[in-house]
Amino acid sequence: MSTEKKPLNFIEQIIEEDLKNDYKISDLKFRFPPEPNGFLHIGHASSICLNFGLGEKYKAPVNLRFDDTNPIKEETVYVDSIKKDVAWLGFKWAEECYASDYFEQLYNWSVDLIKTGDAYVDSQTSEAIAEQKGTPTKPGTASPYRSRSVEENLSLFEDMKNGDTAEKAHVLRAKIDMSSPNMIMRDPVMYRCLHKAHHRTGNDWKIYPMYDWAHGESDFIESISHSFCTLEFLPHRELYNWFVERVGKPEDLKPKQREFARRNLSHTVVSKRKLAQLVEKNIVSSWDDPRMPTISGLRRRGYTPESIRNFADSIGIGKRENMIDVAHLEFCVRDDLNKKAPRVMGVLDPLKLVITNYPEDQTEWLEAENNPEDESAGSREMPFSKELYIEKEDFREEANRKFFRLKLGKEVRLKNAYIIKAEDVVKDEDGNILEVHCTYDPESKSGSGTEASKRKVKGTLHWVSIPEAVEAEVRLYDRLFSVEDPTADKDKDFIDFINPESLEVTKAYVEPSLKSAKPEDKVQFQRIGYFCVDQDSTSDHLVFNRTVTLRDNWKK
RNA sequence: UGGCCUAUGGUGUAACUGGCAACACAUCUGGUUUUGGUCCAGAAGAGUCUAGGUUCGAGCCCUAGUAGGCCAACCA
Repeated sequence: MSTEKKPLNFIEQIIEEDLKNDYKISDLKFRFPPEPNGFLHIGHASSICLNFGLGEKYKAPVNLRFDDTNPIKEETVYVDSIKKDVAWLGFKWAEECYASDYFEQLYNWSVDLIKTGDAYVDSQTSEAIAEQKGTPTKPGTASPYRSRSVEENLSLFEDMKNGDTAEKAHVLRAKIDMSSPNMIMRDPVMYRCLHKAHHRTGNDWKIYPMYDWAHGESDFIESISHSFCTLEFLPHRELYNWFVERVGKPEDLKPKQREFARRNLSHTVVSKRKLAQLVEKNIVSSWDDPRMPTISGLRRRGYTPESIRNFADSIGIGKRENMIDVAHLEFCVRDDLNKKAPRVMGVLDPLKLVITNYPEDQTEWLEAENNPEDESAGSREMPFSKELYIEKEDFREEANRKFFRLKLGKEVRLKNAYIIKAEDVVKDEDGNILEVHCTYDPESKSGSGTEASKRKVKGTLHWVSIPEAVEAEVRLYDRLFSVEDPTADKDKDFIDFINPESLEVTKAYVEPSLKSAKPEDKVQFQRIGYFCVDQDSTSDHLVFNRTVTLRDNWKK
């Protein structure tokens, strides 16, 4: 495709190596296997982009597989949100699969394993089993039930399956090696008895397979060639291979598990448990609160799928501990929105500006470019009148020459309009500035081509005409945590590092063209930042979420 | 008294598998600009965890350390 040879990450190198050896390109098949017990977050986005990205690169199918082996924690609502998020990111899965679809097959294979002496029913408490497991430095000891006869195992397993035994009474274990240096290999549990209804299989099953038993076999059933997971599963690889070798025919292509490092993002947390706490403790409003690093939160915040995919691609994939600066994520949205978001004007902290030499009841409709980065975005008209709002921080009675804004006796350009000169201020008895009075140069109208319009002035301000201004609610979001890694301090709870200013709600005045803005519309309030219309927004009550500020080089 | 993984500018990844370290973000300078945005030009910043070894030559290979991470759920 592209002539430039982009360096391959280590995962791609593994695939290229396999392709050179015993794999055909048509053998390639991947999967994204979320457990439907929570919402997807930015960390998952990396995994999604890795797997589906590989699918696009090699034109290989990628399955969306729900790893639904634990009915206690899993629910259909999560299935739905996961599907929505993956689709929103712009990926198409080949098949929608469920580990639960394979329960029957898994059961039959387990019976085979019992028959070959590779599995047995243990009837001890989980405490006793844990006790016998040993420690990383001490080998485990065998269960007294380890040498049960095949017949007894078969019969007990049958009882378990039928729900004739109590939960916790028995488990099925693989018979491997109680003294393995890899603790995962010390006779891992394959099945537990759980008399719970499953979101898809209902009450059909009284036993449910454990992750290790279900995952690799699901990969095998779907002919997945490469099964990518995070680093903490590395010790599971040995078991993954052990199971997969015992299933199917020797000549079958067996899936390969390979591991990569999960991504950590600065100034936030990326763990389902911690994110759940933020919701439960009402620190954020919901899972899709725009401050949450969930896909749904980022979407509501105004992030685009392209920006997230570009982020995932640009941070690459590795095997070491990492902490990615959220500034990089912010760069990615700005980069995308700069090309896409229409420019509009809105004043967040208004200061009344009166143009003393402008006709009393006149309203002019001035042309304004929608996006200087995109010719095809066209233009719109916005009203100009005698009384305007400008940003309070854009005016000072006096300031040094580094202040490129309005000060008494000096000129400034009103974006898309005229050059004005501040003449006077009106204050209340406490000295607060209530109004700024200025004069305008009628010859300086933007785009008029006159000599006056071409004059260079120190600064350009955004503004909005008071009579036509539309009131809107603006939610100014900032980083959720005030430190890079809120989990770093072992003596403190991560909640202690919440940024108290992560949300500021304020009232703004925006230009009238925004009246028809719809949820998820994205705009750039010029000189301020990128904003996204919130789902709470209505035509009577506009609500904008700040996605990210503009990059600001002005140092005070 | 274990096994496994990892170690490259502030951050994240590269380095044609042995030929004196590159890209992006962040930072700092200039220039352009009717957004202190964008864009353009440029700068600074690592000698690749340490110590040995192999080699004409090591970030890449070997050995030993050191540091960090993972592994003892009827979770995934």
